[in-house]
Amino acid sequence: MTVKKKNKGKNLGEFEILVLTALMRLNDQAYGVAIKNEITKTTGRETTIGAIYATLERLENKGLISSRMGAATAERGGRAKKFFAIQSEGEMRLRESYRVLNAISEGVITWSLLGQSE
Amino acid sequence: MTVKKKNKGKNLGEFEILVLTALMRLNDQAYGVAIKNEITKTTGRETTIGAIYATLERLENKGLISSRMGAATAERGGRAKKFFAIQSEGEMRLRESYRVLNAISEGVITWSLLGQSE
DNA sequence: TAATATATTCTATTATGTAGGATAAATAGG
DNA sequence: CCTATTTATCCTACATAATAGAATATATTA
Repeated sequence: MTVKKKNKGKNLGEFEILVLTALMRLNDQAYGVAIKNEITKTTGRETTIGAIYATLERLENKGLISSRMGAATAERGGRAKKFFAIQSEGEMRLRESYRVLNAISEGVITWSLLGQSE
Repeated sequence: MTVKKKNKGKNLGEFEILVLTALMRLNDQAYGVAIKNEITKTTGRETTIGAIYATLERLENKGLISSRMGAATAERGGRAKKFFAIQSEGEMRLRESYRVLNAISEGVITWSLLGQSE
């Protein structure tokens, strides 16, 4: 008998949410380094590139994002970029995560005031 | 030489956010079973009681919440409750997590519409 | 004192998160 | 052409968080 895992692979981790959302922000320009920069720029949170790639690989294995290799741009050398795009399943799961967070925080956390002292 | 861990213990996990926020909602009535029920009631998300307690213990070890034993109430038997309360450090960290999520999602996720089709 | 209700603890295991070095691929300059 | 430089991904190892479900504890009631 296989053990039933109630939430097996159902919920996104906090960092997965961050990466997935950054992917949406970047549209067709989402590749490893850009994702890292976007997260730092918009949230102030420091990450490491290794963490980003590990998460991207896991999300791809779960079928929540897809990837394609980009041609090497002629700027100043450097390896070709690997672009990632969110899949519909990934977007659904992401929205579900935000829905849950919104529901639990309703009445106790005022989102629009978080930057300030509240 | 000790390796520098950039985000060591700095970020809350997704479930930690959920539990911590439920704690705030419940005020002085926050104990294991009530927390589980509150999460299910407000978000629809199923959890297991083991997951709740494991998370509570971790949060307490990190000093983000405190606990006190309640007297056994005279309802219909049963073990005494262990009540949990969020500490100021915990509340700061929780708000920081929400701030980061709010920042990254700004412009791509419309929070107030999440329950609907968007 | 056995059955029942309520609640927490324990034991395992899998999934996520993190760091930092290794490696790869391209260009530019001598 | 061959070496330094730039840009980027991949690899390895380990730490922390999440999850399940059975076991255990404690109180009441009949």
